[in-house]
Amino acid sequence: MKDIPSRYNPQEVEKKIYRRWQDEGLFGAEASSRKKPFTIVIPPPNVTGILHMGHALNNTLQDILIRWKRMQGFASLWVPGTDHAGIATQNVVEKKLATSGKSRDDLGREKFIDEVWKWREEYGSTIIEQLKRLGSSCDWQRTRFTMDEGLSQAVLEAFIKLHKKGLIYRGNYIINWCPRCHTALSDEEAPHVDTEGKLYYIKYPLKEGEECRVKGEGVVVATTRPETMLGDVAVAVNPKDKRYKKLVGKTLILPIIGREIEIVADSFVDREFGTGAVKVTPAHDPNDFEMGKRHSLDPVLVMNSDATMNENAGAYKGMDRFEARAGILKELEEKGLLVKTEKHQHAVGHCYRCHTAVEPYLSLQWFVNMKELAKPAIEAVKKGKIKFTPKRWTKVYLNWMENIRDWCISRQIWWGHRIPVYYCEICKEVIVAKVKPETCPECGSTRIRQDEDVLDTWFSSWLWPFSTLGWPEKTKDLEYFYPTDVLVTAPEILFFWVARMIMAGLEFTGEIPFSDVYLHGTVRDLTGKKMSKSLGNIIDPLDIINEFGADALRYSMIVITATGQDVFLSKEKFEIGRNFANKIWNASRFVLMNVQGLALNKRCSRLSLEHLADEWILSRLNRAVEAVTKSLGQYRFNEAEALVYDFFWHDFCDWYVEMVKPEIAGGVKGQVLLDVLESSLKLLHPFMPFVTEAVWQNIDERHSIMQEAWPRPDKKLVKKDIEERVETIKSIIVSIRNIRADMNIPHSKRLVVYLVPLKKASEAKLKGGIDYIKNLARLDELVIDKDMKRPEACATAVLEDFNIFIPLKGVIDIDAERSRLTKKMQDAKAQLSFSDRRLKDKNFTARAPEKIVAQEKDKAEKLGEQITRLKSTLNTLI
RNA sequence: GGGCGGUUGGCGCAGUUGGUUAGCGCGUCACGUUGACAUCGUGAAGGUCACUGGUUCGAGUCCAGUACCGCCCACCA
Repeated sequence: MKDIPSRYNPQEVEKKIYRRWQDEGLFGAEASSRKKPFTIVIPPPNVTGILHMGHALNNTLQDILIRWKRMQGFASLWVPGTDHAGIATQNVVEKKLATSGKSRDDLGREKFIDEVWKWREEYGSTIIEQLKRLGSSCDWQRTRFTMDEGLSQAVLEAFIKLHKKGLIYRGNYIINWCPRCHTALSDEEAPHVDTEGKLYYIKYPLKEGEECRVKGEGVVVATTRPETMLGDVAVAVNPKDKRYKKLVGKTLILPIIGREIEIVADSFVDREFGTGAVKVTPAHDPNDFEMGKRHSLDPVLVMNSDATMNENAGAYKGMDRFEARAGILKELEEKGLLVKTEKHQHAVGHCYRCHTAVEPYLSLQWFVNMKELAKPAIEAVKKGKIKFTPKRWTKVYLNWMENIRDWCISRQIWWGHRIPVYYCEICKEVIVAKVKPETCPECGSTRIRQDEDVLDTWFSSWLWPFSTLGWPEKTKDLEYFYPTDVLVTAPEILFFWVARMIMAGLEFTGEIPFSDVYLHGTVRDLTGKKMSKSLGNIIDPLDIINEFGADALRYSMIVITATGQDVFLSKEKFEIGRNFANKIWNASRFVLMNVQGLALNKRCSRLSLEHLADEWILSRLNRAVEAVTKSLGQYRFNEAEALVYDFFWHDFCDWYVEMVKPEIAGGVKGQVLLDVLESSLKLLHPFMPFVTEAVWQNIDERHSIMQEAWPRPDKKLVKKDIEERVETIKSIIVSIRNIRADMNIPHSKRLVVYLVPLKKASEAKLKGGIDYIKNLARLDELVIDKDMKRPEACATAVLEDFNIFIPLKGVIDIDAERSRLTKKMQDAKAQLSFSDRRLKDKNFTARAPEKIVAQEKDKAEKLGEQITRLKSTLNTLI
């Protein structure tokens, strides 16, 4: 034991310990188990991902729950895996190809997909390895990937089922189009960003011969995207708008293009905004699309899929959308049709992958009708079958679900689950099937081609809780581990993922996918910005693990994260965890050096408790066990950590170990010391798995601490009276230490302390504690005397139960001390009067910076307080 | 436009159903190296709990409103 180093060195032990856990198969859980199941599925990180602090927080929380439940005797299963992240991964591989001057079109679809798989083989397990560094106790045997065979089957099954039910349809609608990624996006994938734009007022002249009363000879419309005017098919005004009443039905000439367009009345138009007249562009705006339908106007598409202008754009054909915008504005200005330009703040959708401004764009896409699916998912939450923590997210969820819109699920990319729809090129029959049919069931033709599009990545993720357990097969795993227990994730993907999983679970398995959703906060830097690569404010978890250790990362991260609150991180915060790990290490080292040969795992309650300290620490321990367990059950992780920390550091190390040290020095082996250490290690293990295991190996090298049972509180050992007695003793010790510090009493001097009991019951409170007082306050003699009168030159303290007298004659040189204090007081007074003079000096107060003046005031105030204190101390010396 | 979160000692934050003296970590100051730990120990200083009003015997905690900071959602061109 003596060769245990005095510093905990995480780098030395972590990998070794992790390997041992894995080798012994301690992370696995079996469906045949007689235990109760406890299941969590990991929010699958993107296969392109590298571990960031958000992952660190998310996975630490899950690991805490999984390890805790495992120790509690559950078949605790944590299913890991990664997400194929369609667009993100395709972008990464395309970028890589670009470095060798190639595009995906150069390779063609099949070869490109091969490249992506190669990329995945090479880099796809990066994040998995990083999760292991964190200590995550996932059942790695079950690692899944959203594109693997089983999950692909689940995707097909889900698509076909929904299609059969009529909940999947294909149609021409306005969707969010990312011109850079070249694909449609769902509404959730195109978050609005406030953008400083411009509002252009453009005059559309009336057709010759048409009568006009508005500003000469035309109608002025306002738009933020002038280039789309080329696709205008009408101008709309509010039917109640008197200004335009007579113009409804008249014809305008669309500038540049020269198309004749009608003025229509539509109550959608807001009379207050702009000029009250709106250009109608059904192919490039969702509202206009609806209006176009209402007025039977055919859309005119003016852009290609890469946001260049198409053949309908006349002279602007081939230009990029922004280039065309500039050109069109110039032309309008030249023709005197650009009436004015205003600054305009508006929200513009941006691609969540590449941040390009999306283009509302008319195209043929696949959709899921969500209204039906939402109903039971709303019910499940309303009825409390699924609970959100913190509760406030319930409302956010319900609000979104109650206003849910159809989900655009087709993507015009190559990496992903290809849509299982086939078209007969002869008779145009549409066939939905798991595998490509040989012949067309209608006409028998063999000319059959598959839909080119792939499904939204989230179409596979929404099946994750059950597809990873084998669905659509009826597996044992599915039966045993599903529904899962808790989903731990960030609120950012509440709509993307959580809500959709609930819908999918209820639709496809008839059950809720999980009963609890714990939503943790977002990791931000100290200025409140979200940590992200582009902002360059990243703290890399692996750097922290390398420098401070995984336990330090885990502990610090959790203890500073209040339930559901955002986390503001800086590197220094990890010192908390590092210091604590070291404290655990050293306290254990001390215990182990002194308890050799004692029995392990003895039940504390069976021991004869002869010592006050033993009874006390067991009372505190059992209180802590109960509180920590309760907090974990409520997902109050930071509270649970703070509780173990306080117990271990303050109760156990600061007081208990110090109380029993003299006995140990006298050769007494501390069974309770060892027992409490063991229980503490178990309580700490879910939070700090590595250091607790490292210590445990010194206690019992044959078994992992992971196999130990989570402590149960023994209420019989919680003793309020004992705790109160020790509180009294502690307060006496603290008072004496206070005086010692105040009076500068050297430890070398013989110190006698008199305790004068103030109440009848006071003396009894000292029972069994006198030695603790003598040792911890480092006294030579303790006299208890209820008739004691205050001696001369004596320091005093008054407590609830006792007066404390400490005669100072012979202990300190009273005269010297008095003159030291007097001198100190004089110094303080001198400084104060200097300060006062300065503050009264108008030259100073008027000219010095405010900050300096404030500092001076502060200083003066503090000096005043110091003088008061010195005075009272001097009084005790009389 | 709608919804949500935050405001507590110099800094970063806890504070569960309203209940004695409002806690913790860092930082500051003083002392300390007695064989677990200086990644430590002992002690000290430091707070009108954003503001206004209300409910209550009692409010950091509940209610109403105000201010500032932040987030999410939203098809006014």
